[in-house]
Amino acid sequence: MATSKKTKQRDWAGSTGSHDHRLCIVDALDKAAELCSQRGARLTQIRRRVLELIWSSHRPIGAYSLLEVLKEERANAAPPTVYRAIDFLLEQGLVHRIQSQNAFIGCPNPDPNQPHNGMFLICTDCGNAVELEESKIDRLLKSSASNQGFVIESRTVEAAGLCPDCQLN
Amino acid sequence: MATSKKTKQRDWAGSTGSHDHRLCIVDALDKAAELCSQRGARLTQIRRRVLELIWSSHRPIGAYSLLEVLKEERANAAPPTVYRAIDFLLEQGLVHRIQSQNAFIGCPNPDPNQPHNGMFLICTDCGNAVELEESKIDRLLKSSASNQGFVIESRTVEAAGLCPDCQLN
DNA sequence: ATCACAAATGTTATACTATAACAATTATTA
DNA sequence: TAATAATTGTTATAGTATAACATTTGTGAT
Ligand SMILES: [Zn+2]
Ligand SMILES: [Zn+2]
Ligand SMILES: [Zn+2]
Ligand SMILES: [Zn+2]
Repeated sequence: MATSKKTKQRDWAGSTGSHDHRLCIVDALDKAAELCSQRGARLTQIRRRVLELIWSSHRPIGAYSLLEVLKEERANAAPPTVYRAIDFLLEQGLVHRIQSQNAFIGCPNPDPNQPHNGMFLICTDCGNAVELEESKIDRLLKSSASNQGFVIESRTVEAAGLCPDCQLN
Repeated sequence: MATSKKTKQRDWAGSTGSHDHRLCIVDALDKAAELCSQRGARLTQIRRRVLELIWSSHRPIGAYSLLEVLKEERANAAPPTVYRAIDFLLEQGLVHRIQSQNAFIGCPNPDPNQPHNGMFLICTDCGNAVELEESKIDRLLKSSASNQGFVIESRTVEAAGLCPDCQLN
């Protein structure tokens, strides 16, 4: 039979259909405003807008894609415009860099104290990415490094594959 | 007292002093030749030389650094020359890409059957990197992904920090 | 050996990603 | 309001990677 039967273990947060993404955006911008205010960091118009653009989907987005959109609203936008905004957002832990794509994605759970490195599942088909919360993996990595006398300060974990939605096709 | 007392848990394979690196290079080239021969893949002069250059240290090296050296020996070397060689070596699983540095490093243990993704500890001070063998982390990642219905096909794991040598300074 | 074909390399140009450097503007605070 | 710091504007350039097509080299068949 052709009936599509989804057997999801858990909602895939990257799926477009599974939630009202406008809420993701509003929520992210609210959190950002509060965090910045607490820290005395200035979430300027440009920075806020870039964050909003990054949150426009659950797909990592590149600096020059952001620039294209920004240019329509702000004639004098240039690479430094967007890179500075990204740098700020990265420093504040509001977005993460996806190393395997030279792209950026919003952090759904910015740490109020200090920024963290995200761990990501990235769909090679639809491009959506979700951030994992797996302290176990971090602990394992740390202990494995420590066996060699190595002290980890930051890390990149990015897994590529097929999200539940895209496995159906 | 100023005596340097090292308390190493295990030899840090990235350390220059801890071993005769010429053996690493010879060994890597031998393995590569054998693997390619088994597969009917052609380890040409350029490809072999690029592999050798990548193995010239335990530091990830960028394509354009390789090109600089290559140009001294081969006047008409150009970006495609080195990128094609790198592509071949990546396909054969003889080298890995370090995403966080846009650079490449030799695989000390190329899989005879199919290439694997490496997991790396990378020293932010001396630049040396070593590949971890941690199937536990892979299993954890896979199971964590599977909780969300996500199937991993490849992954990037890169940890930055201080190697045992550089912690002494 | 010679031909036909495929693989590898040569060559030029260009796309994409990121930062340097300095000027102008805007916000903060003394 | 003047001094200072932070942000943004502007131009140029560095660094990474690939497209496209020509040429050469290797391989197997005749
Ligand atoms: Zn959403
Ligand atoms: Zn997908
Ligand atoms: Zn070595
Ligand atoms: Zn080191």
